Amino acid sequence: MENKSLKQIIDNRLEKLKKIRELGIEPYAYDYDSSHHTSEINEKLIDTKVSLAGRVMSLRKMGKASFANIQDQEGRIQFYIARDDVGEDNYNLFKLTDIGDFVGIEGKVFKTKTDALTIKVSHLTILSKNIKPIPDVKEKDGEKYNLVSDKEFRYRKRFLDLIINPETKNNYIKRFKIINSIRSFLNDHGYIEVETPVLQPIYGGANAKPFTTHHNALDQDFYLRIATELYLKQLIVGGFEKVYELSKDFRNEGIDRSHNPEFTMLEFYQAYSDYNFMMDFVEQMFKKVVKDLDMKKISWDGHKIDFSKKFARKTMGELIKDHTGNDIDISDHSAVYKVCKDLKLEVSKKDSLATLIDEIMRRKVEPNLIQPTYVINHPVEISPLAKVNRDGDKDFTERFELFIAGMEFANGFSELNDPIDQRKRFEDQSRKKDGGDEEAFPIDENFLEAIETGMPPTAGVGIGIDRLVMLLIDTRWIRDAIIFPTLKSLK
RNA sequence: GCCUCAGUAGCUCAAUGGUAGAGCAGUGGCCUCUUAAGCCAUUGGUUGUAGGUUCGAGUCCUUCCUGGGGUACCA
Repeated sequence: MENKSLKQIIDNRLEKLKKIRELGIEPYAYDYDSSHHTSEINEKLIDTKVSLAGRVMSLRKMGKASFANIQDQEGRIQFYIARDDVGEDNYNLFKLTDIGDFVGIEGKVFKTKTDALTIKVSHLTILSKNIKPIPDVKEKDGEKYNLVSDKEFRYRKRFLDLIINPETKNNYIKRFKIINSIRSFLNDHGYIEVETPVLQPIYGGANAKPFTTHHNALDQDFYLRIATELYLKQLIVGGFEKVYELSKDFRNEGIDRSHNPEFTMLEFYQAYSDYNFMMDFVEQMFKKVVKDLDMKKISWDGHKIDFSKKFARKTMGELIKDHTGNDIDISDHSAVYKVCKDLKLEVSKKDSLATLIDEIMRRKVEPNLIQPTYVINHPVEISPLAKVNRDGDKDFTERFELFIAGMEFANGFSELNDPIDQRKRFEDQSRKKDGGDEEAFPIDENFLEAIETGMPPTAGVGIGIDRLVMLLIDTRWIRDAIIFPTLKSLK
């Protein structure tokens, strides 16, 4: 509830609202035809009559004439309004204008004595009266004063954040362009966009804890999807050869700088392809996005990222050697265990080989993968939906993860299409789940039946869209990439 | 989850354990080239919540709430 100070302001504005109506004017208009946006006003338009619509952001009233600033989607511009220009009635209406009101102005472009491009108003229209005041941010020489410093405020009241910090919009405009670029890339390569269920009777396709919900009429629990993989592959079984989905996925896990419970994932699958093809394809996609956004240089959190070279491809063994100096056979449990101990990692001799390798990768390798690098051939134990290597060690798979600036951006593999092997992998997951692994997924008979029906050789990839946006808007906070991040409700 | 810091007027910030204050916004007045407009006057507070210590708490202690920053798990 608002207290007295705020109530006073609101009461005041309600009073003004009443006065405007008494003047026979509707303070909440139905439309307004504007000829320009603020960004289009330039010196060439001096003496031209223009009309603009936007929000009043500052007021400098001087009796019978005033200056004010109006803000629209594109920016801000000053306008000048004088009683002698607009007439007594219209000026009286202006006097009832507050910071935060939407107005339409028409008038000629001119320059003030101080060379400021300004609209000399000949008529002002009230479009929407502000009732609840916006924080008044002052600005001088590009520096802002009284800026709302509270991040919580900015996330909870994103509409105010966008008003006060209009540059915030740029992040989401960029997000839109990134998604557009990806979509057109896939469409141009003959991909079909599909939509699979958010509500799933059984979850899978990733290792994560799901959200649970209930359908009343069916009297059945459903899970919010943690991935789209198992459905998309059923479409490949059904005869689609190239499919993708841009999906909101949900994972019931912690919230931090780089995790939001609902996030946007791109998954795509292409029949008759393997992971080698997909690595090239993803590389092309990333380079196209960067090009479409016209980003010559990319820096993230102080790191300069070079997108001009071919992305490196390295096995875990090679990377462990490069980053820890230990040249070992990563199929050898005791050798890997010794490296963990030498690196002072918290591991137990009982840990599986895959866990030990993962630990080294996570602690010592991945954070240092700054330039685009494909980590390839993951242990089969942590890759339950990937095919094993066609040559070499069958404990490792044809899988890749793309790392940039220490973050994972893509995860793909030659999809497992051997139904016998796939069933065995599901059974392993199921055992892990029974053993208390909350992130292991249950057996999905429907999916297995599809694989038994026959899935062509296929390669698939998942890309975390929010992460990609973070990279390209240069932020360490996923909340800057997600316009309405998940927050705890206030009690 | 754990550790840690923070929360005072609509906004930005003050206030040795001793009367809660300023600027902006708001309101009233003056003002036809201002731009963090200016000048004069003025309204506005259950100091996040609930307890405790004390003659006295915004300040010290405890609880809870919300958030920030770390850290663990996960994309």
